[in-house]
Amino acid sequence: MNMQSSPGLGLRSATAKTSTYLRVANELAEEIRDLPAGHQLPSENELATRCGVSRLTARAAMQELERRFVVTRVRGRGSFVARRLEILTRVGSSPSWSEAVRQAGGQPSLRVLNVAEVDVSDEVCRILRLDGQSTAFQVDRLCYVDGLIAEVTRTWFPKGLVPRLDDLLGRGGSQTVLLESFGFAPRKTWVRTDLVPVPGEVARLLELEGQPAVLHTASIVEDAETGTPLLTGESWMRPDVVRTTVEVGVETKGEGH
Amino acid sequence: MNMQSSPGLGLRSATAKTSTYLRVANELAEEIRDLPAGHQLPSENELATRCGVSRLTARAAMQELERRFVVTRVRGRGSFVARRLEILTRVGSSPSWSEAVRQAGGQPSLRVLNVAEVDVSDEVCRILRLDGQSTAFQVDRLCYVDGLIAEVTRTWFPKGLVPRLDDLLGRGGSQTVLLESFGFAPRKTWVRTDLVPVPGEVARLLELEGQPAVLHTASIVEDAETGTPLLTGESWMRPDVVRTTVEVGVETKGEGH
DNA sequence: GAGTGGTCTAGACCACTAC
DNA sequence: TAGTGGTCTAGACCACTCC
Repeated sequence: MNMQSSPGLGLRSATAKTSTYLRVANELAEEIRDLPAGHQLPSENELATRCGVSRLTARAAMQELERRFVVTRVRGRGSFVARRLEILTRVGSSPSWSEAVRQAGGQPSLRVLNVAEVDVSDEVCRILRLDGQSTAFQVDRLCYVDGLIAEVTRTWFPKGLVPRLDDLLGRGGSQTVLLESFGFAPRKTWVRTDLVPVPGEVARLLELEGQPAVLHTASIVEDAETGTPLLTGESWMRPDVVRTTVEVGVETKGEGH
Repeated sequence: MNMQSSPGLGLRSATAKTSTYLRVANELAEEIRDLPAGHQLPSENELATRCGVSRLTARAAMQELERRFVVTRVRGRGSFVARRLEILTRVGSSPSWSEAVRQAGGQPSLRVLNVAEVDVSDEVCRILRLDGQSTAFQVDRLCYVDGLIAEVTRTWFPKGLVPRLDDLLGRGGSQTVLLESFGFAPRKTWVRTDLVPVPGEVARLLELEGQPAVLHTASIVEDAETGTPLLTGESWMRPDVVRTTVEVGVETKGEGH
């Protein structure tokens, strides 16, 4: 045990309650409080030497700060001050992820993993009002914020919405903008959010070790004018990259009656 | 390195990709898949011996399962199959936490930490329509599921709602039931949810080490008939104890137009 | 090749629970 | 008192990034 966490005899019950790694974590958190996002932090070895603890303890402190979304770590590169983009989700708002990221001050980018016509579940059939048909266009995408993987989405579109839809979807770009260019006014009409351990295949896409908890969201988007269902789908979001706030109810907070 | 993670030469690139602790975690997860909640699991030492790994590796595996909400661990007692109660939050629904827990099959209990008349922020004044007054009753509570700490809440009530309100609130029991007994029909009209690192003081109440991410919720409750604001407040919930699903929009999922 | 974080080992002491 | 999980050490090898 190092000196800093070993107070004089007789004081133990009063002071030495918190563990070393939490003390180191709190010290470091205080130190980096005003540093800009992306600023490089001391390495595990540096921190260990500086605080007179083992590397594992320094590491535990860094991991604690990672859990607090204060620090981001990259193997081979180092540890950095984290940035967590704040995104607000509301029913009735535009479903554009790109726009939400841009509004929050981030640089969005998208990568289409896959476009295919697939058989869909009865539930998706009902939501998209596919009466008769049993297939739809399925699009899997990776969403980035400032080059960091933020979200994986799987979306289903009705086939007859516009001509050559699958081709257009495969080109990437905002799905919302695409729909708007055909005269639709896409709006979220239903949202469901959940904190769940990320499924294995999604974990790989999000480049997560193990299966930590991520924010899972299912949603339905319809045309504001006609109520035509435009798409439905679900997504898994890295909570360390994006802070998603879900807001429900009148905007005026209790004054709308 | 133990035998199980050291495949024959030449096979390394094909197989030995995942780390030992994840392999142990996945094995154990498979093993306990059908065990009932509360069932005791092998200790770290047992698991280490059985899998031929060090205790730290066995421990890392257990912690991974804890992150997946599959395992609960108690110092001095052991590791157990976790139970994560599913609770649905919707605008317009009854705000009773006790009722939600009971519906999900859990045993709710409450502990009032504190009742006091306090100065409140301008925002709370506006929400509760306190025009003129600047104080309200503040109630801090701990909410339990089957004896496990699940949630910390801080709630503000307007003073004039019913006579001797502070006294009644201090006795514990469901706040919703109390309001209903006075003829009110409390309904959530506004909810905002967020995943944030738990503040230090709340962490102590929730008996969490460090400051891991918890579900933070702010809400407003009004009378269904008159729109009278009945309470507002915020809460912090342990995601390992409760799986909170927030649902927004028409129940029929796109058929309500 | 030097430095980073990720994993793993063997061994130790501690606080806590249960008997 | 025995067993549990929580913390800590010293040392090691690895995969990865950057130069």
